[in-house]
Order: sequence, then structure tokens, then C-alpha cells
Amino acid sequence: MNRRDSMEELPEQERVRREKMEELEKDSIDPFGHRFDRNASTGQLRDTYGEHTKEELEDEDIPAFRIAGRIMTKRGKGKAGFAHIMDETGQIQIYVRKDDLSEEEFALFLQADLGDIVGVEGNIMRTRMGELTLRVSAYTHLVKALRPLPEKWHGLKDVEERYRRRYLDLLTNEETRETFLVRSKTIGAIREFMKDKGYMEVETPILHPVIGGAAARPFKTYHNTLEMPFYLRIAPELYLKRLLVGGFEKVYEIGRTFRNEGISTQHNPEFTMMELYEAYGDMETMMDLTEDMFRTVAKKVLGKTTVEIDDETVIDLSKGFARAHMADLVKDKLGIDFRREDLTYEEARTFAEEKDLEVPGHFRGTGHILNLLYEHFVEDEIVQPTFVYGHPVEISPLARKSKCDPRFTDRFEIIINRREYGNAFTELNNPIDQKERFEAQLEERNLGNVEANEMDTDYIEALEHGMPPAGGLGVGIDRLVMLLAKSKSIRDVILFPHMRQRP
RNA sequence: GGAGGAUUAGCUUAGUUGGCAGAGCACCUGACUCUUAAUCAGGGGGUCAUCGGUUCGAAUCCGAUAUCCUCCA
Repeated sequence: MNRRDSMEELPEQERVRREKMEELEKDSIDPFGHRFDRNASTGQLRDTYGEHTKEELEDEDIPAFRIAGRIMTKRGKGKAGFAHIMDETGQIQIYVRKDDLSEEEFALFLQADLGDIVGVEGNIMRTRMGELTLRVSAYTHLVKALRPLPEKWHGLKDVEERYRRRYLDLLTNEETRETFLVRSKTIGAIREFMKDKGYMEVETPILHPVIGGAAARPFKTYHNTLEMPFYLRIAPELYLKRLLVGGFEKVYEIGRTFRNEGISTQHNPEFTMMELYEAYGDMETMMDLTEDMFRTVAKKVLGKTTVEIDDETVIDLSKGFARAHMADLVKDKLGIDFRREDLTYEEARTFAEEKDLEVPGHFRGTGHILNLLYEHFVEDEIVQPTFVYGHPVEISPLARKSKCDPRFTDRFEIIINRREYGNAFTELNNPIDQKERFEAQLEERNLGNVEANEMDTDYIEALEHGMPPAGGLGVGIDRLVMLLAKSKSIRDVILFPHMRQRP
């Protein structure tokens, strides 16, 4: 198929734009041009001259400015015209007059389409209607857009297209740009906070030979030269704690983590999490740190410590977060006391089944049932920031047992607006106990729990060298961004969320 | 995995009871040197997601498939 044949199959608008591209080439203008040295951004012009009056801007001492950007609107007026040029900082109007430009330059402007990228030089002015405008004295074509932009008024609305072609979403929807600005600021604020607290940022492997550190199904991959399978990490935990053994005392990592599970408004197969570990700390150290971090980050990103989710819900991060034992919450809600010494597994299971809950085959302890009841009946009702602590040992293979009752651990989850944002505990540093926990996990795996940890003998060996007592915390960064950006779906805070390949 | 919903031009969308597929933006031609969702006059652009069925006749009714969204496990 030659070029002309393929041209004829294109939609009219794309054909026209390709013809314009060829016109540019004929005039020796590169349709996909080169470097353009700017001396201002549209944002700088607004910041500097946004308050100036029409008369003040007529001052001849104000220099000419060179800006570049994409044409977003265009209004021809015969021998003159207006357009809005968008760069990263926003838009500004340009005013193009035939008698200010060479014939070639003005022809270029007339031929320009929405979406083209141009560079212009001119003087700042205010129009009769009062809009800050650059009156163009030099016009350069930079890049021809071969496809039209989405609708200028409504932008790109189709949800699927917004995710698949995020660049168009960013180009036409201001809220999308805002969301990802919030994301960037959030991660920046966290790093700043961690630095202030004396933590060191580290990077540990993403390819793991053994699965562990969380309850999740992994992605599998293969290294050719080593001739061995790897998992994409489901958590960096076990490597970070090796660093405590190695003598680093306050470490954290922010990075991509992968879980081979369902996709939903709360789950993307790859997501960003932060984990931190502090030697000589414990669960309560982590509670204080979590509170401090969430409050500090919100303040820095939003300028305040409240988040208005909707008309009825305002999350308040300024007050001390509530702290409640999981068993107490379940007892208050359902009447069953999991702290009772004589509570049997049979009794607990029957209780859950009477509540119409399905009890999986790998459940063996009352703790499994407690967690099931908690997740099903309690978690959904917690709105204001709350540390739910005392998770049962069965579901906490890496957390230290509580001194007062070894059926529970010194572990908490931070719940805000019915969702888990973080998970922390006093780290288990007893290698003997840790080995038993891994063995219990293997047993669960044999009973059908595909999310169970594997035995990590290398990690046990590290613990045998002595890991200082420590507190550790993991925070879901995407969810934190969702909270601060008030996004309902995780896909709205991930630039390119995973989707099925288009047929 | 289950339930419900969506899919019409590049984009945003209307389409009644089954009876010629419409509009706005964008695009093309013409007019217009302070417009701003520019305006005015004219024009082009559709495999109504795909496949099959019912029917004299299907964007519309039925079935399957695909993709996305929401909720549930």
C-alpha cells in the first residue's frame, strides 16, 4: 500500500493535517521542529503581570517574552486572530496581527490547528476585555499535531479513554493535572518528613527468590542467566529488616510493589508503598510516627489537616487518632469476646457461620475468625482515623506476640474512612518464633491459602545474628494520595493504570 | 467469579412506539485587524462496539462476544 492509498483511508481531519504537514515540508519548515529558547512560562507572565492595568503594560521598558506551548483555542478574525497557548503552568492568550508579522509567519498561524505546538515572541498587553495577552511579533511553528484534540469545552470525558490515553486527559482536564500534582507533592512531603526524622532512604530488590512480607499472590518471572524463577515483590519487608540486622537503625523505602490479584477501585496490580523500620522502637513508636506523618503531609500538601470527603464526612487528622483493640471492637459490635481464655475454635467458627460468613478451609485458630468478623462487620464503620491494634497471631506471621496475651500481636492497622492506609507492628526478632510462624504459614499453604508466606531460611539466618527490637510501618501511597486528592478510584491516582489490551 | 450499567462522527452527545441517523465542538470554503465556548454564510465527515437472530423494515427488540464502569465475593 503506498502513502496516498493509506492517506485516503484516514479520517478527514487527519488527512487534512497530514496535507498541512506536507505543505510545511514544501516550505522547508520541519513539521516536527527543534529547540526553542523560551524566556518565560505562561505562569510567570500571569504571576508577574496578572495585576497590572492595561496602561501599566504599555510601559516600553517591559521586555518582549518568548513562550512556547500547544494551541488550545483559536479564533480567526480575518487579518488578525487570537489563540490560547498552553504550557505546563497553564494557558495564556496570544494576539496575532497580520501587520505585526511577515507574510509567511501570518500564513503559518492561519494554517495552524488546535493541538499544534508553537513558539511565539511578543509584548505583554491587556485586551479591551481585560485579558492578559501576548501580542505576537514573531511566530514559529514547532510541531504539527496529526490528530485533533478532544472537545475544547468538555474535554475528554470517556473514562476508558482517559486511562488509556492519559496524555489527552492531562491536556484537557485540569482536575487530572491537579491530582497528579497532589501525588507528586505527597511523595515529596513524605521524603521530607522522613529526612527530618533522621531516616535513610534505601532501595532493596524487586525480584525476590522467596515470597514473603505480606499475604498476597505474586507475579512470577524468570532470570535467564541465573536460570532461576523470581517473584515480583509483594512487600520489601524482609529485606529492610535485614538492614536493621546490618546496623542501619532508621530506614525506609518508597517503591513499586506487585500483587497478582483482582483489579478494583482500591487495587491496581502494581502500586506504590512505603515501608519504614526503626530500631529500638515498637508499635507505639509507629502509632506516634504515623499520626505525625499523616498530619504533616496533609498540612504540606493541602495546607490544612482536614479532608472534606463529601457533605457528611470530614476527616480530621489534627486530633489524636483513636486507638482500639480489635477484639474489643468486635465484642462491642457483636457481643462475642475473643479475649476469653476458654473460647474454642469450634465456638468461634459456629458464631461466624451463624452470621452467614463463609469460613475458608485453611482457618485453624480463633484469630482467623476474629479477623474475619472484624473485616466484615467493624472495619466498614470506622470513619475518623483509628488505630485498630492487637491483630491475632495467625494472620500476623512477622509481628511480635503481645506480652499480656500471646494469641494477639503488637500490630495495628490505621483505618480512615473505612479503608486501611497502613499496617505496622513491633517486629518479631526472635528467630525461633519466626521459624515456627513460617512453618504455620506453610501449613496454611498446604491447606489451600494461596496468599501464605513461604519459608525464608535466609531471613531466619539473618535474625539469628540478632535484629534489634524494632517498630515497622507500611503505608499505601496510592491510597494516601486518593485521600488527599479525594479520588474515588485508585486508577485516578495512577498515571497509567493497567487495563486489558484493546482488542 | 457473580449482578447491574455503558458503547452512536476525531471529541461531547440527542435519538420518543421498531419507520430517511441529528446536533455542538473540531475540520473544509468564504467574510471579518481587541476576539474569547468569537460571529455570520455554505460544505464534508457514520460498519450506531462486533457477530448472529426476530421483522416487510433494527441504533432501537432478543442472544452471544469484546471493552470499560459500579457493586458484590
